[in-house]
Amino acid sequence: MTAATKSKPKKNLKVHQPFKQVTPLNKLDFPKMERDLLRRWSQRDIMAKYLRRNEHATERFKFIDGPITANNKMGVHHAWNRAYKDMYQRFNTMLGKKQRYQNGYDCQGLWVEVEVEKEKGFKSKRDIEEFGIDNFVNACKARVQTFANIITEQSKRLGYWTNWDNSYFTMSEENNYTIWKFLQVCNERGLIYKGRDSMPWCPRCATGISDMEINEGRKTVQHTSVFVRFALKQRPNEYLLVWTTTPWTLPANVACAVNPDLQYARVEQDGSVYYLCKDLVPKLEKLRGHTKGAFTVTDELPGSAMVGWEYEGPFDDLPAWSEKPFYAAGVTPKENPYTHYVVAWSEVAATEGTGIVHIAPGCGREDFYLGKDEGLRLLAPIDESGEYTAEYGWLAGKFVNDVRREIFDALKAKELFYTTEVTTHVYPHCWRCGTELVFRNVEEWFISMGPHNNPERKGLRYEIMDVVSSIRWIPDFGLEREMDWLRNMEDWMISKKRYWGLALPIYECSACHTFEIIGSESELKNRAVEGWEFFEGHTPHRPWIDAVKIACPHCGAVCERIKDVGNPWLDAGIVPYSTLHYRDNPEYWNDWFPANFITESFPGQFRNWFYSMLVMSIVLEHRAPFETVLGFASVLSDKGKPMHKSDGTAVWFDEASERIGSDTLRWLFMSQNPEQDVWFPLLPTMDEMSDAQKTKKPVRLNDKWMQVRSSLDKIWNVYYFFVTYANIDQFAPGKLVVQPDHLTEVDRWILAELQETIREVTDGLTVFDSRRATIALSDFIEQLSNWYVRRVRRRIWKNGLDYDKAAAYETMYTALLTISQLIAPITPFIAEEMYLNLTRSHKKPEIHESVHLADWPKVNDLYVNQSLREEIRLAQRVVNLGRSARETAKKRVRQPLQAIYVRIDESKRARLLDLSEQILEELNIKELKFLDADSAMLQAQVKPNMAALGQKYRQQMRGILEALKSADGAAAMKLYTEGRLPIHLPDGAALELNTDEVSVGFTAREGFIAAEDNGLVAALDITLTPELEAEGLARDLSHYINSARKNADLAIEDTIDTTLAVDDAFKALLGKYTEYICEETLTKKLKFIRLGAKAPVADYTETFAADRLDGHETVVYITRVAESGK
RNA sequence: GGGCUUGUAGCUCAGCUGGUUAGAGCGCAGUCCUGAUAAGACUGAGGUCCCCUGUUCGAGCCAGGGCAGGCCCA
Repeated sequence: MTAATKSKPKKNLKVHQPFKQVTPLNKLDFPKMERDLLRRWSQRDIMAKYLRRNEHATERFKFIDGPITANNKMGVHHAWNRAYKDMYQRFNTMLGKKQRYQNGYDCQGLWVEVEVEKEKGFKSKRDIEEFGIDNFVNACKARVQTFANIITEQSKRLGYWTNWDNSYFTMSEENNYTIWKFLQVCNERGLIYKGRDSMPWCPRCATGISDMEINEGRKTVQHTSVFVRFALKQRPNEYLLVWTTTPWTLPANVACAVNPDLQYARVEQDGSVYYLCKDLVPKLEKLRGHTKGAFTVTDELPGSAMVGWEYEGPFDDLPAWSEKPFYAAGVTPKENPYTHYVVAWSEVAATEGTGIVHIAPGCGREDFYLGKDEGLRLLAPIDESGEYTAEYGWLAGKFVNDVRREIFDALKAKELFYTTEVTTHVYPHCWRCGTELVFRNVEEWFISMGPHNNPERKGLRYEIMDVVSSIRWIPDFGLEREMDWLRNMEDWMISKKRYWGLALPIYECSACHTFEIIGSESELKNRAVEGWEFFEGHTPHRPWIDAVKIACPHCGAVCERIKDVGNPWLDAGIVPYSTLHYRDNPEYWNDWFPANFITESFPGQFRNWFYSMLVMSIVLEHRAPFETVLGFASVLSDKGKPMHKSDGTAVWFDEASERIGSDTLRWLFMSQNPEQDVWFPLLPTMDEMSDAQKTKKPVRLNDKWMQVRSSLDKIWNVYYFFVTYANIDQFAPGKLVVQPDHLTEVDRWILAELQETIREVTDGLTVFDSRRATIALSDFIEQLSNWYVRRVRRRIWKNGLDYDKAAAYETMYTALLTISQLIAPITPFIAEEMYLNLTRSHKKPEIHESVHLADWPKVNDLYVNQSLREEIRLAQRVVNLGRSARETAKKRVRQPLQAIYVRIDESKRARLLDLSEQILEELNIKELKFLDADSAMLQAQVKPNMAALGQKYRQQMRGILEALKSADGAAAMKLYTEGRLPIHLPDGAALELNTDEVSVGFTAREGFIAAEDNGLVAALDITLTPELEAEGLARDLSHYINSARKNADLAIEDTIDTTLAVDDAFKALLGKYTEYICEETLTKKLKFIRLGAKAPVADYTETFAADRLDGHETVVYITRVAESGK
């Protein structure tokens, strides 16, 4: 190329244009566009209009929002959840259904307390009490309010439309009191009881630790463990040899566990007999200190033989042992609570200690569960500060982590001490203060779920199971998971010894040990005997509620509320009642209950939200609270690992929306298979963002994101294309009244595709399958962009606006406008941007001020045309085959060819002929001809129809396939002409197959320029005449002139004068095509000069080398014509 | 340890009630087309359909047993 002389073409005069010019895709900044639209929506209050749109509708879409925890800002995983919620509500709004549009915030619970403690630098419960429970609870409320506000703003940024002024908060009075009502009903049914639970506990912070917190505080530490001997009853001088790393639990020993399937050894040493696991006997060797003598194994026995043995506990002399025994909830006590037993436990391993495990059900989680199974009593030796309680004699008041030495000394004094050993192990520590955690047994409150595996299906468990199968679970394995949980779940522990939460309305009488449950604020007021004035005017939270006391209905004593707060899933589970005014407006509740639809990420929810809603609703009304539940998987890092805040793999929503855009984020999630985890692609980095800012271009996304966005990009490209040309032609929809017969075949075809798309998207969203909807949209966009736009280009490039061109514009307009409506629920921003611009000059009653106020598109039967759809698909296949054959023949598409020969069933020939113009134009070929089955170019062969043959012949299949392999072309032709195929099986049997069982396929014979696909064959005539060659060169040249136009920065519609410097031979060759070249390049005057002659004055000059035009070097001079000749 | 779930091309995923030589998109290589240009077409390379054993005329799909990832329970 020569140095181009550039002159800036003048901008077009700004006449009124039907559409605002569209930003080209490579300059489109999605996040910025979204921010602009958010501003517009808020200025015009569009969302309020959306919320009111269907307020008088009779049909309803009943959605209940699962409350989002208002304790932190949103991560990208929340966007998945909220995109579903927004999308299905938007879809149903467009369908004209009345909705409640209520979002919810989950407020109460330990997770908030923990964050407030961190904020304030608190180390223990004592710090909270010193700070004041009232101050602390107020701080929790404030935190929740703060983050609710943040989440609201973030959700708006996502494009979530709902009535943000009407959000519910689970800390509301209504929510709390409705739970009171529920608990009261539970109690009336006898489901509430006080039991015990074993939980990890920080003795320093005096607080229970959740499992999640445990994971944050594991450390590898060294401990002095101890081997102890327990004296067996009825076996003088015989001992169980037991090992423990937590000597402080020995005073709570109740039993010892052996593995019934392991072998145990009887060992004599220093005049005593010890029992321990046979495999661990060698350990005694190591443990032999100067106090221990030699030992001999005298006997062996299986663990099962030891089960039931009784022994003396190491600290039976402490008062605790002699007290009235207590048990975990629902336990059938073992016969004698004052005896220590050997019990069987399959978890006992022969790898550690002695294979005999000290069991203290009050001091360990596993011990606790084993104790439950075995009916063992509980000894709970420590209080909440980790000090032994009064019943532990000389230990009372001592701190649990300080008594190791004293325990050893006591054991020595009792001659139970064997030896110590230093062990290294991973042990849980408090993530706050680093103190070693203990397991503590505490009193808790429970809702009984009834027995497991009850043949009569008695109990709440079975009542729930009965309704669960009437719910539609998406994915369907959700049902099985929920059932599995229901079958195996334990009683629901509803209490927690904390501050910020539901005040459990349980009033326990310290005099007569009965309790009752208050069901409402008015009931409490009526029953209050003191403290009401202190409480009045406050929310039903600690500490205010704690002041209120009532009289015991049995003995008249003054009863206080228990100090516990409620499990937070009570708060979320009651929502189908509390938010629907169950207590104060039964009619309203009846109108909106049950929900048609809920959706949440399923990890956890089968035992949390789904579960708590089910329990509460079954107890209150014996009905399922929701009809359909859509569960979806997790968001993982780009490497497929769980995201954690701690290792930086978590992605905040704000980063994603500002770097990628909310629409792209939404499209990613809404096109996902909900069953599968999303691997969240890496976002552009901060550096990339600031680099982009410097160049004033949108940031370049990585391939993964480009792939996600590709459908949106293609929509945008078509939209850009349409607006660009429609503006040039001053086309506004309805400008020319396009009649149905102005529509060409492609127009009717893409409209038929559009109807199919409307149907598929509607069906998909109706059954909560957004993936199906996005696939249908992508497919349509593919067709619109790859075929329709290609096909209408020539019509668009024509000068002037006629009916034919208007028909193309109208068609494209309809497609784009409909797409904007169909994607509106999925990607509300890009949908709005398109809709607003497309409808800007189109003031019709059905046009709204926002796509989100528009109606959902309906299938127009007028344009439904299944056969046309099939025909075009066929034409596309033929074109692909033609291109493929061109590739083989090395004939570029700009070189016209004489003919294409197609092999196709005769029944389809007419249809293909109808489409020949499109096919030939696409392929740049002059004629479409058909090949007969007996053409010399074709090779016929038989093709078995496996399904039909297999059905009928089964075992004979092998032989038939063998026989078919040897069937030649003649046999195939016989089948083709006569419709039957006689064959001989290898075993000699003769069969006759018909055309249902075998068919004839055709391929091109070797040596022909052809391509084949499923029996469809296309062959090319590649003979080039001088005329064809000249035409090819004219096309090449036009293309080069156009690329020169582009390099010269000309506007698409600018006209030019062109001078071509060529050799004489080329000039002669082109003579016939000057008119064609002028048309193609918008050239007003075309002049030829001699190659090498003096260059004329021109705006732009470009030279095309000889090898690009079959040896004819050409210089192109173009000059913009001042008056655009439109 | 138990339940559920996933495992198909370098990457992300389709594969309907089991039916010949397993597909798409992206990426890669080559060619082409192109005044939608971060678009588009064609061709090619790239697969032990996680492994093993069954059932069947026939298994990516069904059954049993493993292995690995995810979620939950214990």
